[in-house]
Amino acid sequence: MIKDFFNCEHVGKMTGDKRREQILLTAVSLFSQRGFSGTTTKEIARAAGVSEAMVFRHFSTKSELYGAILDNKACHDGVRFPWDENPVLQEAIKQKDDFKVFFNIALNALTKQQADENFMRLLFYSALEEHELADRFFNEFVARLYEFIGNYIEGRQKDGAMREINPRIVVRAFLGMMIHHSLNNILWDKKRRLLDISNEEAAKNFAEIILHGVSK
Amino acid sequence: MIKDFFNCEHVGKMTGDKRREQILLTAVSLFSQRGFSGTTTKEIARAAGVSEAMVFRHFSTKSELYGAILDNKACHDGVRFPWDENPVLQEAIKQKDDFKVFFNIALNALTKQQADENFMRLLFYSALEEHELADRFFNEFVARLYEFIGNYIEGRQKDGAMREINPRIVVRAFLGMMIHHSLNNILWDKKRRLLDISNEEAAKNFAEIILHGVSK
DNA sequence: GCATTATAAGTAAGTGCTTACTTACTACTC
DNA sequence: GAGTAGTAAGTAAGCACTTACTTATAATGC
Repeated sequence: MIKDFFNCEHVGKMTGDKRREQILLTAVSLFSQRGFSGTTTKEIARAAGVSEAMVFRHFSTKSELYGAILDNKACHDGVRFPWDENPVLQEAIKQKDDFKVFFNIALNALTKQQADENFMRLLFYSALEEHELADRFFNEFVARLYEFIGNYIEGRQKDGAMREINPRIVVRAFLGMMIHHSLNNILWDKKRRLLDISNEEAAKNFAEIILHGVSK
Repeated sequence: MIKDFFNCEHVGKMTGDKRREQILLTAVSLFSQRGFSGTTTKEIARAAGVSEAMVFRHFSTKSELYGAILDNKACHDGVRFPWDENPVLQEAIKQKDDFKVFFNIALNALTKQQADENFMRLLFYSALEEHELADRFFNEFVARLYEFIGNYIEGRQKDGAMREINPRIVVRAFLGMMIHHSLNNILWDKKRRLLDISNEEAAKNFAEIILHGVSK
């Protein structure tokens, strides 16, 4: 599984950087499944196919390994905002096509959350465990998201297109729908017993509800 | 005796049942803060003011202690639904006063979630750790909540008061707002930097958004 | 081209401490 | 004096982390 991912029959030696990243990705997977204190360094080493000493060669403590996850994430995938490299959204904003804006943000978020289930779980674990990782993600990502969507709503209120209501409450309601939906799918209702809909359908309905919800 | 003089429950002996419950409540607090594997039996014993051996006299394993929490919760507080012993809500339903219905449910949920932060955290931990506790709560509480609110919406759609939309999507959106709001307050934004509103204000706004959102 | 050597990749077998859980015993109360 | 509340002092296994050592590799000097 990990071997497949790296497309590398690694029986021999690896370069340091490659091995470091492999250990990191193995750790993401295990930490996201069992949390920080539920995962042992022995397990990580075993899953990565190396000795425990190798883990400590690359990361001086278990905590450092945990912390390195977000750095790697930020550096590798980049902390991508919905508006980054997204001409459709940028165009929709210019045209003030509210449905397109909210639909695009919702679909974007739901798709990402579904694709990166492990990272989602990690984020929740780190929030519960009160690890620095959670704070950083909140400040670097969530806070900016609130500002961005909040600003858009404020603009549309000035245009007279939306009713007077604290924009941040609207953002909270909107993000709440999406995050709760993903959380349900990841944590509680994996079999989709309560609600089984595609991301497109969810995004469309959530966007419609929030837009009707704030219309005059 | 010393006990009487100091009027102190921690010194001297307790009846078995009292001690058992005290250990259980101590455990709830610690498990909710650090998770199952992040909490040691030694810590629990210390916090409860007894020796570790006493913990194992009352609960044969650490796992059993964890499992006993929900049983105690269900038995003690009961699993209370928003509509239980809530004449205001029942009256609102009869009168088909949509705002009153949704506002009442929202305020009820937000207040409870705020009051029982520990239990909320425990629930999230158990979901991540895939403990039976999470499943039971989902099946016994969440599923019924979906059915109840979903049925009300379906009825109002038949009345022609709400537009055609899958009622469960509406429930998900509505619960999403509330749970995400509580989660934010408990986990990420304890200082209320992003949004600082009372439960009443949140409930009012969420109810309004969802009602406008599904209106014709 | 080939032996030499510096260095990074790798490990087996620890270290001391902590863990969940036990045993063998004492003290209090009815 | 019987039974329960309580503990001090364990035990074996597991934990994060280290040490002391062995390879593989690739650049260097001849």
